Formats: sequence, structure tokens, C-alpha cells
Amino acid sequence: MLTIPFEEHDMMCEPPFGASFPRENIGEQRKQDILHPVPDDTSHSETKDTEDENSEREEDERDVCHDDNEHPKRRGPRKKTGRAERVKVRRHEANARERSRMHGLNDALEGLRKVVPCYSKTQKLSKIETLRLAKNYIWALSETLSAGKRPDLLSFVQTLCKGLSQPTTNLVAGCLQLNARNFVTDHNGEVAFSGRPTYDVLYPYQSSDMGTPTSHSTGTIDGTKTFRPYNYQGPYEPFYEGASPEGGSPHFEGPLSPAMNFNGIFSLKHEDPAEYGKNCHYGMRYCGVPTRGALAQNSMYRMSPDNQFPYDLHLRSQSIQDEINAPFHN
DNA sequence: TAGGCCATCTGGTCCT
DNA sequence: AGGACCAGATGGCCTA
Repeated sequence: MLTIPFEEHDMMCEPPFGASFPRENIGEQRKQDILHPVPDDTSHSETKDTEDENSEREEDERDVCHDDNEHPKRRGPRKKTGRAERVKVRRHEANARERSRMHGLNDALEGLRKVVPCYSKTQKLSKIETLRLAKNYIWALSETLSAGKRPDLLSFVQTLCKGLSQPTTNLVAGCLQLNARNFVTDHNGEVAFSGRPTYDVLYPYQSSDMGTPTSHSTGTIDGTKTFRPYNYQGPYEPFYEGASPEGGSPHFEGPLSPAMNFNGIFSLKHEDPAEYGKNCHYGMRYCGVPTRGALAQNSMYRMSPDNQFPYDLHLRSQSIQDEINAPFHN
């Protein structure tokens, strides 16, 4: 606890150490101190803690103490103490830099949280889970691109949840409107699906019957839908034969495709509406929102018959929606 | 209360 | 010398 303000250093530049000297460089507070000096006796009642707190300024003040001829004042035995204080000052500065650095790191991590499939302001992913999910997400998207066809949702989710804790798995599944109870993370971090397939719920428009939607995106997995038997040999399976997100990068045949704009591929189910559109260009439950260039005739992303996104699309603005819909009106 | 997560401090190492 | 980066230690907070 401070017992006195930072006035102790005055003694270093005033008698008996030397005569008066120019004070052009002192701050406003310093000037105030000069105008309203602290009684001398207070400096003698200073505690050790106070000395520590004052050390930084004291050291700086010593450095600028000069006599009228600009010669450094004699510091005598205080020099050793000053060196120690200098070290302490540097330590404080290093601590501040370290804090700042970690804040920057955390800011970047927060940015990462906002672009991985599951983001919630109220239920934040931990740092490690954010990194794991991001890695899995990149992996899953890479697999999708390399497979060149619509991803199998459950495989996709399994990939996303690989190595994640059960709570995070639940959160991801919840964000995708899947029944979290159906995804169980075992002790190896593998995610097993133990429920009914939800394929049709989230892929209402099959490639073979694009014009005959079988369900609506807002359907629930427990609803009375006609489910297509889940095929675990999804597009990722070949890559999981000895490979996984825990291993190396997926094998790509031929040149890598330019990254598609998957920003906002998943909805932010737990996010406040106000934040919903702010963090993603296009928020949706489960639907890639390719950019103009990415959406081709053979796109893996299926459209409803009226060329509108079938998956409960939430757009940040009408202009964005227009931008998305534009390619499909051509 | 134990365990997980986090922020912060701290000392060491490497680099400029 | 000083800054960036890293990892270990520590204590606080929260939750099951």
C-alpha cells in the first residue's frame, strides 16, 4: 500500500545532493508536487513497499539529475540500489509487455473462436478446445474440397469433434442442431455416433431428387422424418484409413483448390441476435455459403427449387443476401 | 472440495 | 541492452 505519492525521488535532485536545476521536462503531476511539496518527514516514514512502488520513477529521476554544468550528480552508495531498482523497473516493463502480448494472443484466439463452427459469447470454448476445433474444421473442409462432393454430415461432425471433450462435442452438435447425446467422445478422442441418422434433416434436398424436398431445415432429429440409412463410408472415410486430423495433412490429388469462403458456414445458435450477423458474413445452420466463384454447376451445395438456401439462412443484410442469391438467378 | 481454466508473474533463451 | 517468446509456478474463479 502506498503511504505517500511518488515524491520520494525529489530528494535525489535536491539538497543535499545538489542545487536547483532546470525542470522543463517534468510532468503536470510533478509540477503539482513542486507547488505543493510533501513535508520532508513523510519520506522517512515510507514503507518498503512504497519504496518498491516508487523505484521506477525514482530511478528515472536519478538518470536526469544533473548539476548546473550538466554533469551527473554523485550518487554514491545509492548506485548499487539504483541498479537493482533498474532491474525491477525492467521487470515491470517486461511484465506489461508480456500482458500485452498475451492479450494480443487472446484477441487472436477470440477471432478464431468466431470463425470455427461453434461460437457463443456466453459459452466460450476454452483455448485448447478452440485450437482443436479449428484444426478439425480445417481438416474437414480440406476433405470436403478434395472429395469434391457434398460432405456427409455425420462424418463431418465426427471430424469436427475428433479429440474434443464431451462438453465441446455436445456444444458443436448442438450448434449443428444434432442430438448431442448421439455423439459420444471416447477415451481416444474418437467420436462415435449412436443415434438415428439425421442426414435428411440437414440435407433436405438430395442430389437425386433436388426438386422434392423431403423435410425442412427446421426439422428436428427426433421428428417423424424418413431417414436415409446413414452411410458411414462418407467422403472422409478414405482419409481416415490410417490418417486423421491427429496425423498429417490430407492427401490431395492435384493442385490445391483455392480456399472457398466458408466464413459463417455454421450458425451461431447460442449467439445473441445482435452478434449473430456481426461475426459471420452469412450465418446458417449447416450449409456452405460459397462465393460467386465457388458456386458452380456441380457444386456440392444444394439449393432449394426456388434457388434459395434451404437451411434457415440468416443474413447480415439484404445486400449480402442479394449477393448470395445473385448467381442463382442467372 | 477437486479439477479445469485462466491471468499474471517470472526467469531463461534467443535474436537484433 | 532490450525485446520477443516460452514455459513453469502461482493464485483466483468456476463448476460438478
